[in-house]
Amino acid sequence: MARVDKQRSEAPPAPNRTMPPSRRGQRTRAALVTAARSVFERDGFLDARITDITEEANVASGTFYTYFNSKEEIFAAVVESVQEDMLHMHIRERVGEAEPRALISAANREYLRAYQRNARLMAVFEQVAQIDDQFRDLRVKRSEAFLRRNAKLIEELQDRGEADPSLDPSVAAEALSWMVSRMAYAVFVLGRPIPIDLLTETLNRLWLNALRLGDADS
Amino acid sequence: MARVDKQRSEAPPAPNRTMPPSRRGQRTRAALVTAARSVFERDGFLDARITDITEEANVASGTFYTYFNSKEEIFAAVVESVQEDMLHMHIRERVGEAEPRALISAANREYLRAYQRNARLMAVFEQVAQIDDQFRDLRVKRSEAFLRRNAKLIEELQDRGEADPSLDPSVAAEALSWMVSRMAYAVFVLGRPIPIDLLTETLNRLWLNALRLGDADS
Amino acid sequence: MARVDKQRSEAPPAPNRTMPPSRRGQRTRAALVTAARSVFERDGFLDARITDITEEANVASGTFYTYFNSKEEIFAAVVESVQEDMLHMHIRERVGEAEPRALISAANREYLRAYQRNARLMAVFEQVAQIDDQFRDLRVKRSEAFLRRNAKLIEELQDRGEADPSLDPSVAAEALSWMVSRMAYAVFVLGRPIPIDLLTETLNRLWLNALRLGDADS
Amino acid sequence: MARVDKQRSEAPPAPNRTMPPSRRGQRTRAALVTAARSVFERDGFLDARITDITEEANVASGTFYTYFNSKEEIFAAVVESVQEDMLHMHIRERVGEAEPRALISAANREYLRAYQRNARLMAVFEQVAQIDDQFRDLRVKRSEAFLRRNAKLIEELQDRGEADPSLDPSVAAEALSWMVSRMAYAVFVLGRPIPIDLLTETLNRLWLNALRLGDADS
DNA sequence: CATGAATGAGAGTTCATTCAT
DNA sequence: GATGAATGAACTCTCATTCAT
Repeated sequence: MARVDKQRSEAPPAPNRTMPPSRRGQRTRAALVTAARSVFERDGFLDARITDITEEANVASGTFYTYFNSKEEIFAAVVESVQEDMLHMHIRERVGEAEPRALISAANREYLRAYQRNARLMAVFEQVAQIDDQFRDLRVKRSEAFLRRNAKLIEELQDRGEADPSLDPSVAAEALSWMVSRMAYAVFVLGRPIPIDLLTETLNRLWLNALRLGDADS
Repeated sequence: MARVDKQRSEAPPAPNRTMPPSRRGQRTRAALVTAARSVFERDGFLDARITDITEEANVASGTFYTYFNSKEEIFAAVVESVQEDMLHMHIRERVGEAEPRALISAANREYLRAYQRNARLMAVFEQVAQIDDQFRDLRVKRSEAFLRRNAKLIEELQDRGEADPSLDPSVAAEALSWMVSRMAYAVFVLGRPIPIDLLTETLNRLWLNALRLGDADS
Repeated sequence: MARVDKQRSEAPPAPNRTMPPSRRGQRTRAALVTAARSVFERDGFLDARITDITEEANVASGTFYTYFNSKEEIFAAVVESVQEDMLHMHIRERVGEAEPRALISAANREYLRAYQRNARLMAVFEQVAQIDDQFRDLRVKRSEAFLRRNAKLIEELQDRGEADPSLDPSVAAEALSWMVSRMAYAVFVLGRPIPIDLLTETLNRLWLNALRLGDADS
Repeated sequence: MARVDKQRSEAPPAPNRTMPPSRRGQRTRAALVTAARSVFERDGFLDARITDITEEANVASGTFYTYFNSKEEIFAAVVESVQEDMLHMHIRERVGEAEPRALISAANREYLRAYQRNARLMAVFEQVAQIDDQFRDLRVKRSEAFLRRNAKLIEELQDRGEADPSLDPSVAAEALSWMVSRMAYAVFVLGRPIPIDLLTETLNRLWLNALRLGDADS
């Protein structure tokens, strides 16, 4: 069950990432990642200098390269460390075979909350995704599973006659997901002054309406 | 009917910008803007070097500073030069008092087409908006008028009993707009393989459904 | 009697300086010199840009080179134009065979007044003398005649038994002259807060004492 | 008796200056200062390029910025390193309550010798004082203590009836000091051909005469 | 004579990365 | 493993000077 390193494999001369993590080493590495997160959140990705990170972590500048080969690499580590919190999908598992409408609402709510909690870092993540192709791809890949699941859900609902059958499930899932994530960005990063409850409710309703899921109840 | 100057005025500490009316100057400036666009589209904002631009424009490096003070400034000029094409809103005017559903569909279609035409530059614009606060603000400001108009449209439809009255017009307008623009980004920039017609139709339907506009006809 | 150009002759490709000064040309040149003076006084020699001068003179930047080959050259012209005012020596002529003590006092007084009148420019002149060997030499040369005269005066007084015979006339003349000019600099340029009358009187007395000229009266 | 730190403190926005106590760092910094001195003496302040200094010191260009932020800053360090040698004033202490005339003569002699030893650097210092306000002020400040002491000495002599009572002590002290330092400049920097002994003796005599100190003996 | 756009050499400065200690 | 001084490539920006109009 042990997850081991599954980092990009196109870095032959990488002496790090594959070390027997000694006690001390573990601590140093962790300090760097923590420091990096706060530096990235403070300065953004571009303005963050490696020496800022090592300073914040109270280690010598050279130490950085014992654990990472570049700013991108430590950023990846930071992202990874926040991953669990952003893996909003597991609600699905959690909620189980719940009623679809409740399920969608719960997923949106969870997502928005997680986004809010990690807003600063999400802002940086957006920035990096615009700068670095690796991360752009990473983001795409990461959302794919999520999107597929949503598309399947929509398809099922269509089959059951509960959702607008004229919609392409896949495109609709993607569009509605983007809608939610962009609004989260607008509110939590750009500071659009929208109360979170209003935000959540409106997005939920738009989702349900868009699929014509709510037609029955209204 | 003579249109006089209706831009500038937002550049306080700029000794240039005062477009020299000399024939030659106009040509050089235009050459720089054109060159800049192609360099930005090729390399992105960050990797574009000023000398790349001057080289592409076949002028000496110093010439750049006769017209612009920074990469940001010439980028602004590039954006400005594409503005008209992206000002999709005037369809509204064009379409006049058309039927709301047709109007929305037309607006989306126009927007997507314009985005496609200028996809490369839009990609860069997204990038810059993540990097430079000035441009981030610019984008926000630019969309505000557009959003307000959409919100008002939704409100009117609600008043006429044609749209879901439980939606906050302003939030809904913003969410749906983001949905469209992000999908445009996903398809035309990230290369998501979605046929443009399917894209357009799905987005239209989602819009209309989301507002419960189509309920009557369907 | 017309003084003509006696500028450095090591500038073969100099198209200027030797032109039949047309009416218009005279005006333009004069405007440049005037502008240059005010720019030099405002910004100092180093920070003065040639375009500052042409702007101030309301001529195109290229016009500068119709009349001058360099910043140094126009500075020389500026200095020249102030020359008369600084040629304090003629008092000697004016005063004629006056009593030596009165003569010295008058010379000092005149010098200090002239310095005060042109303080800003003198400051720049000091600056340039530190930067440009040509001007350093110019200043040395310019003071030589003056010093020689003073030395001769001292020698005569010694011969007449009115001045300390143990002094080297030449060195003494130079030292005392520097004393006066440096104090002028300290007061009028550096802003040392010494009332001008006190300054004048003290310097006079120091001069006379130093030569033991005043011994008789005291 | 332990002397603790009594310089620094006038460099607010300097991240360097915090002399790293590392052995190697000390050596490199010292090499830079030494190199800087010779470059400044050779080329003057303005023509000295930072790369000239690093080249002369056999370090990479970037190394400069590990220790200094600007040419001005390293120049300050150079000046500081020559300071002791130029602190001619302590003779006063050394000579103690000596006879005033001897004291003045000794001070002048010491000053002239020190000036001669460091003539090249003094020339540059003069240059910089004309260019940079910081150094101009520094020089003024540095001489103030010295002048005050001389003024007090003159005052005491006046009280004892040994010096011309009609002189303003402060102005006289300043004038005579300038006289000496300018002559040092004229001889050791400009190369005025005056034998150093003649120079010293003449200046001494002028000083004493000017105060009418020597009246008794002659 | 005047114009002013174009030129381009050249210097300062940053900071990721290395490596001897 | 940790240190931090040293490295040096890379890029921006200025401004005196030229020259076609």
